[in-house]
Amino acid sequence: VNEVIDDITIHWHKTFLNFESWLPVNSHINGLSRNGKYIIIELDKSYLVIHLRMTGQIIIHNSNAFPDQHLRLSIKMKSGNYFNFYDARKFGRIYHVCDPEFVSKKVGIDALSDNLNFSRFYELLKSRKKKIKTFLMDQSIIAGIGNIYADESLFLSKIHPETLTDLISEKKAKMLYENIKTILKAAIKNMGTTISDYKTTGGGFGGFQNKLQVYGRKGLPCFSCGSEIQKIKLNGRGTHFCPSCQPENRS
DNA sequence: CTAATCACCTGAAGGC
DNA sequence: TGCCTTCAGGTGATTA
Repeated sequence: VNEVIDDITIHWHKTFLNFESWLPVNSHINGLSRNGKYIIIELDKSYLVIHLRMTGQIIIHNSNAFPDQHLRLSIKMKSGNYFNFYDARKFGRIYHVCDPEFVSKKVGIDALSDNLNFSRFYELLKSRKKKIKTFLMDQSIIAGIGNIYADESLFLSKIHPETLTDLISEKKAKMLYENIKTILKAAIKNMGTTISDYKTTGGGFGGFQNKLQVYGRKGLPCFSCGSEIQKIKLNGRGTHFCPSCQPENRS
């Protein structure tokens, strides 16, 4: 915040979706926010909206001496600092838009929003019938819960990932609601989860990978009961759970 | 409407 | 060592 953009260099064209006919050079960075998995940089007349997808990294350098083969976009600031976007798999996106509602039109309510109280959560949960993990992963309903945090939240709540939403009791739903908030806040406090690529803006690793209870622990003993953690495929995504702590269809 | 599958990409890891 | 397959923090388009 308070930096001024001097120049933007695009190294991989598909990373940058410029919905405007101009580049925000000479613009101030007035604020930063987040909605779901989108990072929003507030400029003078527009916004840069960033989604890291699988392997995106935002790293701030005080010189541009660190370009590597995965550098996709670089913003040079008047101060001499560089905002670099690296992305091995090229899935990440940076949008340049003027519409302040650009992100909120795409996603549902942010999981950590104060407006998502329990009654609203429960209402959403009961508004459609689908597997609970599918529900949690649907960014158009509740935004910000990814594959790792969905598995972790369900484990803490002792809910099987394939449980249908209409079979979840109000008591279980309350636990899940609280655990989602707890997990997300803890992950943020620990600076994120570095499985392989995630880096903080300083270039460091996150810390939450050391606190995971089920994600990536296939075949290892459950920390709570000692049973072997199972891994299944759900909606094409690896899904980890403890068959003993999270029995099927029990609410 | 939902669910399943593929497409987008690269690199690491495992099997043989 | 080397080749081939599978898998990965996600989403969006297409198909069923």
